[in-house]
Amino acid sequence: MECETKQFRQEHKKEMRAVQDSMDVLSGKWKIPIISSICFYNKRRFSDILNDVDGISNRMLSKELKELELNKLIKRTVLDTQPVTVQYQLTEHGRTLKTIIDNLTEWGIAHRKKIIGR
Amino acid sequence: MECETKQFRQEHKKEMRAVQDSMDVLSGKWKIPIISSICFYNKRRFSDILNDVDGISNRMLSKELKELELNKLIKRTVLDTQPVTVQYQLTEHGRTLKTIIDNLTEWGIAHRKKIIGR
DNA sequence: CAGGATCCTATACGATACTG
DNA sequence: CAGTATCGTATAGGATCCTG
Repeated sequence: MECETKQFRQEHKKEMRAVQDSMDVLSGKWKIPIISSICFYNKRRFSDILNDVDGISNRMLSKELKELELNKLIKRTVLDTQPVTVQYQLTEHGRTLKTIIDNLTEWGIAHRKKIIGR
Repeated sequence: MECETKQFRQEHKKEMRAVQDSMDVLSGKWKIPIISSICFYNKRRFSDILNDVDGISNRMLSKELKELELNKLIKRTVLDTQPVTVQYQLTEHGRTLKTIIDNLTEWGIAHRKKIIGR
């Protein structure tokens, strides 16, 4: 079978690494809900996200936002208000996640029907 | 802003739940590599997958395969050999993941370029 | 060969209190 | 308001050995 050749195996390894790169960024309990919140409202402040994302603590939110920023998915802007507020928005690169999130949404709905039946 | 209405918030919550349903199934270190291995080779035995997926232990593989089967993504077949071998393949439902995996692959490549630069 | 049992570690995550 | 610090728990996952 052709897919047993070394070249095919190599291709497969590359693919797997790429998928894992994506999952490293997106997995965990909070990343996608956070991105989803910022994306949905376009611009969103720390405390707003804290409210949008059900059950998250400020410690986690702070930590996750930092990682997302490191990954260049979101942009952090300190607003000149009293007291200080901070605004988050998706970068161009962050917005490229929309397709994936849409796919995951669709699949999640189908999967729930398949497994739980509603 | 329209998106602040209650209905929109409700829609958003539904979406987030759906995405999380997907992530519950796919996240973790091994699920996608395992699916990817089975998908790539169409039919694959336990020990083959153990070899395909770099670094996984038999304990983990066994555990993950069970969960994937519970989620109706793979089918387990005991072959009548001596000693017994077991074959795994994707179900129809499991095959619907291909789009997502392809998306994640593509995005992973782009993301790596963006962050690491190669 | 395909797992199960056991033990262990590391990390994710939660709760609460505090600060510029 | 937007975090940080500290502490505690739960779960994911690793290593090794065992069995039908």
